[in-house]
Amino acid sequence: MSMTISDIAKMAGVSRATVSGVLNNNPNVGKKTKLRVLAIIEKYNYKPNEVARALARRQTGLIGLLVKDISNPLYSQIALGVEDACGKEGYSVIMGNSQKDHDRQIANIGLLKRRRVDGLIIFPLQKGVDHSHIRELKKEAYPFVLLAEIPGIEADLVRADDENGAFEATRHLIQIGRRNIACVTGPVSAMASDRRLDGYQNALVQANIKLRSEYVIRGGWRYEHGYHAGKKVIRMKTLPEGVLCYNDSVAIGLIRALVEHGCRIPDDVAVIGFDGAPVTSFLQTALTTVAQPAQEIGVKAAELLLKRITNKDDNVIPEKIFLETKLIVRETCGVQAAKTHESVLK
Amino acid sequence: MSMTISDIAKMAGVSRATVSGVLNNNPNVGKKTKLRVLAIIEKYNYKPNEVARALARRQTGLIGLLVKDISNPLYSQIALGVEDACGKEGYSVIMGNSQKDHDRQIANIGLLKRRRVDGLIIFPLQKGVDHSHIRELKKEAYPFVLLAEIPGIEADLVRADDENGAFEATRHLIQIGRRNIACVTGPVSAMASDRRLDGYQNALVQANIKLRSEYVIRGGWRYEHGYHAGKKVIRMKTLPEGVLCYNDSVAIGLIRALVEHGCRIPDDVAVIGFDGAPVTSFLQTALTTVAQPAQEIGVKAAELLLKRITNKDDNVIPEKIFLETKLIVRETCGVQAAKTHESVLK
DNA sequence: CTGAAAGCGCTAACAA
DNA sequence: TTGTTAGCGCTTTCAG
Repeated sequence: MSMTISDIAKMAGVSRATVSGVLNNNPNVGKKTKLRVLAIIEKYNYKPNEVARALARRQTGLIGLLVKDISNPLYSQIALGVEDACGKEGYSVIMGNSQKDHDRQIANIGLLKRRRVDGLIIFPLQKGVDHSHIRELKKEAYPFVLLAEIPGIEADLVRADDENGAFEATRHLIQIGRRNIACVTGPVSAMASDRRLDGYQNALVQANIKLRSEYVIRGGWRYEHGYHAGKKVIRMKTLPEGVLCYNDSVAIGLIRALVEHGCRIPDDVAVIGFDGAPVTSFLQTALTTVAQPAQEIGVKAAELLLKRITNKDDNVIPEKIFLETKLIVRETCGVQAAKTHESVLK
Repeated sequence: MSMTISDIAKMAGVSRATVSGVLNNNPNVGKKTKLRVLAIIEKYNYKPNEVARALARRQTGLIGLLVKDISNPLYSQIALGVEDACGKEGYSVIMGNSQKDHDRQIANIGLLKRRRVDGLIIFPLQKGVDHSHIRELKKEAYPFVLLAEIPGIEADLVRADDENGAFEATRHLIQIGRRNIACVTGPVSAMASDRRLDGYQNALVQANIKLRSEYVIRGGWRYEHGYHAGKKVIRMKTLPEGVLCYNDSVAIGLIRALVEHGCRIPDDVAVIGFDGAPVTSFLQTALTTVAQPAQEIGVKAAELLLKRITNKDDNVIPEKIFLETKLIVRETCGVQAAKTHESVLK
């Protein structure tokens, strides 16, 4: 197979320890020997075996990223941020899709632990399921960062401030004169879903608008879910004048359903999505959306995790990082096409 | 730290070798001892250290996936397929985003090799750049599968049949009576871009339609690129009656630009995208698209790679797998809304 | 069927 | 400054 440290040591006429010193930039290796060793390494294009290093050092330089579905644009943006921040520090990331399957997430965590990843970034599945595997991580002081709260578990966390995002979005609908405002929630299992619902309700309350339960529609996270929610909206006795959706996909599906029934956006119904997916500004009716800094979430999570890995102080207080969302107002809330168009170009 | 095989051996009153045998389902371990060892393993919840195993076995159970940008829906779908197929066989996947940066892809390959991943799945960057790192992989007989051809390198490959996809799409435009048909190409560096252009041109030639170079617009792969291409289309002396786009994002951006200028889709211009992104069926004017079996590409690539890893015969002839695309005709080609709508629901 | 011994390729005290 | 000596935790002949 390929060269080993012993080969290099032999050729350079030094011990393996010395070569190891050179490899790790150990300051107490003579300048001359270092140069000589380096030359040999270069000449034979020797590359240290990271597996062996990992075993000896008891750290792999690997971090695990567990999300539900990497094909969800939000998660893939987060993954990008994670990978970027990790790559800068020489860490590689192993991904694990749990495909919405709780058992699979548990199995994945087990595998990654056996692989001795130095830490984990986890988007926990559903509320109301058994989270003892996460609790166990905590007990073992295995470094990890969550991307969503788990009730009853105090741990490092990075996420967007959903509630405020939904609040501001709803307030904006009110400001442009809408009063009958509906909300399409996400999956019941998602904590973000509840928080956004809270933000929506708080905004209504603050504006003295009565909450109407028929305006809260259980949705989901995909286009289809939005489409079906749209069908429900159509059938309402009084059509809402504004709808806040769980995410952009839901908003897009919803708009499709409304438009199919001759509903005009935004004249009849104003619509707001969530996430800030790139596509939103290029839709035929550009979508107003609450943008989340997805990539930054990934970066921050990775940085926090690497910090935990590096200073392995036990018993630090968990850090909770909430990143601001940003309301981007576009045509589905009445902005002129020309204006969107400008923003598209810049 | 955690338990080791020695601990288990001690507690079970056997040697480490025996425990190892149990762990690996080695047939010649007595049933009784096996059960006893298993009980101890269970009791102490012992999990073997995969790093140590990897070192001893000279295989990590890791495979590397190198794509340009995991946040591109097409790649994330592929990644999903790869992860799925690998997971089934107990392999984990390390991802590496090259961010369109060639040096970074090279560095990533280097790192993954040092980490001793058992194989690589690579979406090679650009044509016309130096591919000696890939050539080196081949020389070393390091298992890898490509997701796009590299001129001059014979290697295992899995990709969609772009040319035929573009051909059929163009033919469809002709069949619905369009003759002035434009083509928005992808990035010049992408091989798929050329192949799709070929398919487009072949279809025109077959229908005895003169190729007009002004109808070939250099585009890109993102919404913005499509938007700008749309602006160019608008300025043409004779507006094309149909446009084949490099991918769905480009098509969406293009449509936005056309619609901004009062162009009616599909009455004035019919549009076809490529990839089959989920969003396409939910757009206000549902997009006709050439769907690629992205996830299947990932699965097939992983399966092929694992096959190579397993039967390490040297000198096998490279396998080239081309997966069929599927034209999904929708409103941007004149299908009635009601019809799309049905397909949306199913 | 089980155990002893050697080794995977590298790091890390500790001596020299 | 360099080399010696032990491992890291597991697998794998090869005897017994």
